[in-house]
Amino acid sequence: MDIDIHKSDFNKTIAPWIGKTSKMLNMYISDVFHHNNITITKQQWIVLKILFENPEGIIQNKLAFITDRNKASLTRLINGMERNKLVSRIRSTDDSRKNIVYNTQKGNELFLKTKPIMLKSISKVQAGISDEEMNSFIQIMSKIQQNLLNQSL
Amino acid sequence: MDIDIHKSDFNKTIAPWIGKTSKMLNMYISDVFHHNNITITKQQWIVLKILFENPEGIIQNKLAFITDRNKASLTRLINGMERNKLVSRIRSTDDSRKNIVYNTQKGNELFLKTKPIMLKSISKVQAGISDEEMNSFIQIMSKIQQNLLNQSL
DNA sequence: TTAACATAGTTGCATATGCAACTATTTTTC
DNA sequence: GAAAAATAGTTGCATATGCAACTATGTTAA
Repeated sequence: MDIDIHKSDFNKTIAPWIGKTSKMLNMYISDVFHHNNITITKQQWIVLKILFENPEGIIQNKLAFITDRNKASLTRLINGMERNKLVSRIRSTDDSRKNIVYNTQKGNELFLKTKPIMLKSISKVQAGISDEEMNSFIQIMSKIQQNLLNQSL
Repeated sequence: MDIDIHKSDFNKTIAPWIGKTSKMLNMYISDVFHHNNITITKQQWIVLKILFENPEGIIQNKLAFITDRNKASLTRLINGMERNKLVSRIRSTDDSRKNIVYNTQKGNELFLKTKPIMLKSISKVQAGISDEEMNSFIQIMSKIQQNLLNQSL
């Protein structure tokens, strides 16, 4: 690997760091799941987590918002999870346009099983990062997110 | 949106920040391209950039490594770009297993057209972030990446 | 030199995702 | 109250991506 990937005007930018780290993180989580014989994806895990914390269920639209994806993508994510009996959809009696999504018992059990694994993995990822650094990091990320929101052309 | 998404043990973690910011960044870039009538994706843009900086061409395998994707994914990315005449593949005469990928003239022209747009966009995203913060940010990201590499189970 | 191994690339199969168009239902407006 | 507008969800079509199996080619070792 002798290619110089740094000869450009894009040197002092942080954007590439974010994308790459995000990708590495995703693959790491995927690895962790695989090595623990857990056959869900990170995306599905996040849904399990949110539904676990909201046993009264969440309307699909809200779930899409919370999980930062559009409703089409959420529909398909939930399709897969429903197929695997991790969640169930129930049409709202108040407003029959709405679907309320719940974890099944299997979903909650799986979440509880994975929770300590995830906590441990996350702490490994954050090893050696001080509280101060953590706060600084979050502050910068917030700024970036704010800039991005302000840009929404 | 009155759902408390923070009632969990995963409060003080930075991982979610990375994923969300990365996603927002991707969508922003996609928006920018769209509003400038540029019909490539961010992934394709990165390939254009790297190939622009390496006019002698790059072997697919290396390109996959540099762009942080596996060779299968790279194959398809290049397929699409070749279809759109942005890059071309040439089988290596030294080792006929290898494909060397180049930007076409169209590819280089498109890169040059998009470059100032990207520089401007990136600077907007980084607005209000001091050099000090920038360095701190990169340092933390490096730590995380190092942790992730060390974890490769 | 030939068999075993290694490397480069492609393809099948899976998930995830966005946009735009669509259906169904509810709310608003006139 | 009926037409128009808004909202919730699904689907078609597109891209991107990983893993594992596969083909083709090149290298190594017996």
